[in-house]
Amino acid sequence: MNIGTVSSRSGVPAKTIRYYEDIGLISPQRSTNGYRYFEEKDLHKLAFLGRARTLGFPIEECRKLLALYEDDQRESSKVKSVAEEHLDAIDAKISQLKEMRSTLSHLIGCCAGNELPDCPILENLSNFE
Amino acid sequence: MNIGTVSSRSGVPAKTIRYYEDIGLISPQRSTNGYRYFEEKDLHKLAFLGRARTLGFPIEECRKLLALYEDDQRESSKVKSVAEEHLDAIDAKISQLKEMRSTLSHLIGCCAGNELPDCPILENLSNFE
DNA sequence: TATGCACCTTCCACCGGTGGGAAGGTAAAG
DNA sequence: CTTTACCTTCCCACCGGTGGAAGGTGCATA
Repeated sequence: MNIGTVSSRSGVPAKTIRYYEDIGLISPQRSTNGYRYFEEKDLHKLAFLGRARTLGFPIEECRKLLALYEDDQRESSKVKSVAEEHLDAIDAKISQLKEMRSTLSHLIGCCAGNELPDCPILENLSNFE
Repeated sequence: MNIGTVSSRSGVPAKTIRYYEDIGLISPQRSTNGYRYFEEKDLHKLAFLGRARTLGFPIEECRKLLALYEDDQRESSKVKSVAEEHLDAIDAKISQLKEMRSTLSHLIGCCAGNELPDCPILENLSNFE
């Protein structure tokens, strides 16, 4: 099948598929006219990648996961440790965002939000040292 | 003062300060030798920007906030609405991350993490349609 | 057969927000 | 006078794509 078909079937945009080929995540064959030709296996790999990206795995971790996926001899501990590292990264991001959220919502609660210039939000931001 | 001084006093890296000048967030003067020359006011603006970035405001919102900060006639409602929009964006990111976190930690819990190839994490990722 | 349209190709540029480093000018200290 | 610590501009790289231009291909329709 051509890139358009595999794109709509996998949910991965055609541009992204070409990019994944560029960085060596997939290597589809070529038809005589130069068009990329995808087999069922490529489709599954792309769907796998799409799903892994949805879970927030960065590209390089997707590459590792894909290699493990393709390897019948893998040890599930390898997969698990990749996933656990990513979970830690997610947790770090969440707590950073929560910290921002907490400060910001406090400031918002302090701000009258009227036609006057006084504003605790700006005061906080300009609070120097 | 020169860029090094204003950098260490504001906590904003010199590289970032030059970038902020490029995109028009600040416009320091120049000494006769071509060095950027920063006044106290620039220092405060940079500290303001650094603090706003810490709270996760994207550059364009920082620009708006800086304009409001500089405007004596501002209405605090304007500031508040910028902050509220950003809070919504933060909340959206948090809930997206929490969703990832939830799926991922469930899968991790299901994975034996041993020397065998069977892995619910990979199974889930390869689950096509 | 000609035309149009949808699809495909490559290439280049851009996003945010820096970071790294090269190549060169300048100021101050030893 | 030399060293070193700054400063300057410039360009490349990162992540994970996205947008668009310019041009080739395949198929249906008039």
